[in-house]
Amino acid sequence: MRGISISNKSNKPIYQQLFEQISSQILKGELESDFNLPAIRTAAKELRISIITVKKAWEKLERDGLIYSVAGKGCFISDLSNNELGNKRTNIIRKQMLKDLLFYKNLGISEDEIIKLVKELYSKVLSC
Amino acid sequence: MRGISISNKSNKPIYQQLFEQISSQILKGELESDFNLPAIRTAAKELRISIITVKKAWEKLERDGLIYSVAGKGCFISDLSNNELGNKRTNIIRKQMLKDLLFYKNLGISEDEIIKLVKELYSKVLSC
Amino acid sequence: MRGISISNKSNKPIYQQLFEQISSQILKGELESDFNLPAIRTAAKELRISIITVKKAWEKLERDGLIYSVAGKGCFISDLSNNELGNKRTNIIRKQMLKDLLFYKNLGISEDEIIKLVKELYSKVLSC
Amino acid sequence: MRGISISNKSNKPIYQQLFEQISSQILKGELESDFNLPAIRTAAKELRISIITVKKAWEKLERDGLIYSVAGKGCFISDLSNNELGNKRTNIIRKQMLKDLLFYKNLGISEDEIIKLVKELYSKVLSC
DNA sequence: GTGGTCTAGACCACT
DNA sequence: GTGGTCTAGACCACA
Repeated sequence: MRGISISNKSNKPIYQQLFEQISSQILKGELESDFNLPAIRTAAKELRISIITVKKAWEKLERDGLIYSVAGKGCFISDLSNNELGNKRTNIIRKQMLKDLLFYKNLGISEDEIIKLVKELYSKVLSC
Repeated sequence: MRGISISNKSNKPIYQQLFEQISSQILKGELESDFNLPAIRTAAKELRISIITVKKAWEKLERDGLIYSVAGKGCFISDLSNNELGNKRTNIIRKQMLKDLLFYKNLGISEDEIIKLVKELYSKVLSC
Repeated sequence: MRGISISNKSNKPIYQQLFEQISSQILKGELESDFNLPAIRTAAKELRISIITVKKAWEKLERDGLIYSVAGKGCFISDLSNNELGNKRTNIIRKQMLKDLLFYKNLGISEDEIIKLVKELYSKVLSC
Repeated sequence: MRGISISNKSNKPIYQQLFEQISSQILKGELESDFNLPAIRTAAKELRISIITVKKAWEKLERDGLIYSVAGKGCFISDLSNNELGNKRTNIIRKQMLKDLLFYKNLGISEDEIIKLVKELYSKVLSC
């Protein structure tokens, strides 16, 4: 479970944090296709969270077509072509961006103001 | 209650929707300072939600210093100087922007890509 | 109504603010005995508050023996000897001090710490 | 719920009493960080007050950063460094002290008089 | 009339 | 089990 960190103090539910971080890794191409995801029990133990919580995250990943599960064998990263990967990624991003822009627009912020802020703050954000 | 719309279907709690919309109106300077907010009971009736739910939103507004309430008289818009207003607004925006940029950065999106998307999508968003 | 200022934004009820300020003036000997308090209607008009609110403050002052009212003539400052004045003042102060010290003691603050703070902060307080 | 006592007769609202007593315990370092606060329902039952009233106190504690709550798991004491704890404590105390000193100054009491009273009365106060 | 507080009881998502 | 949200209905102090 490289690069996964769970925080109890976050407002986001744990299964959501797990889902977001793994799907982000997949979409960035950091996980090879047909590679094994850790077994639910293993992941739960390692991250010190409930099995049910891990299962919920895995289910969400499967529902989004990012992984597939084989009974008795485990879960695997889906074999997406670069095209499909790109599409999924783009969809997620655009959907989120529309939500974000709505928030800013409702506060009366102009396009220019937003771009200025992006330029100012982007480098200050520590991705994790 | 001009321009307030509540949706039961939203993921956001009702009190949060109410809080966001009113605080946005205040931060945009659409509501005069020291002017009356509708009485809790009136607002509740008008929006067809519980008194308690309205009160929760009002409490959040008061906690943020955007309104003040006087028992027996009502609730009023705080008289913030333009400076204070601007500061509050800026703080809220920057805080949100940092959160948003973290999300994009975690998906491996570059600064340029974000700006491109902002330019493409900003005009398509309908503020409300 | 010299030196009286009422704030809507205070947590204290208005009648309480009025009571405290007038009783403080009396206890400090700033108002001569047997002198007229302003008529309720006058005070209410001047301070732009409700007659009922003024009446409540006057009643509290009378209950504490600081003023007396004569039907048809008005309200007057009680004729307290210096002794009585001193006693009333001392009682009020000691009662308040015990309450305050309880608060500090419950936070684990020592006598020395309190005295240090009093020395540091006393001059910074603007009495009004 | 060690050392918590609620009085219906007090002028202070119940949730406020609860808030003050628990925050005092936290600020005094009597509760270990990341340790469980009792569940809302448990505390309510034990203290024989409404769940809502307990929740209100817990919310106030969370707003002040003294505890954090995790849905489905419970509420926990924030792990403040000694520095942060000290700062929070100092801020609360100074704020209260300024309020108290204003009261005394308005009655015309000198710094020396206050200190004399503190010395006389401090030991007579029973902290609880 | 107003807001402030307290109550009981319900449903939900999360663990 | 937990906390988060929403509900209806009550009493109080204040203006």
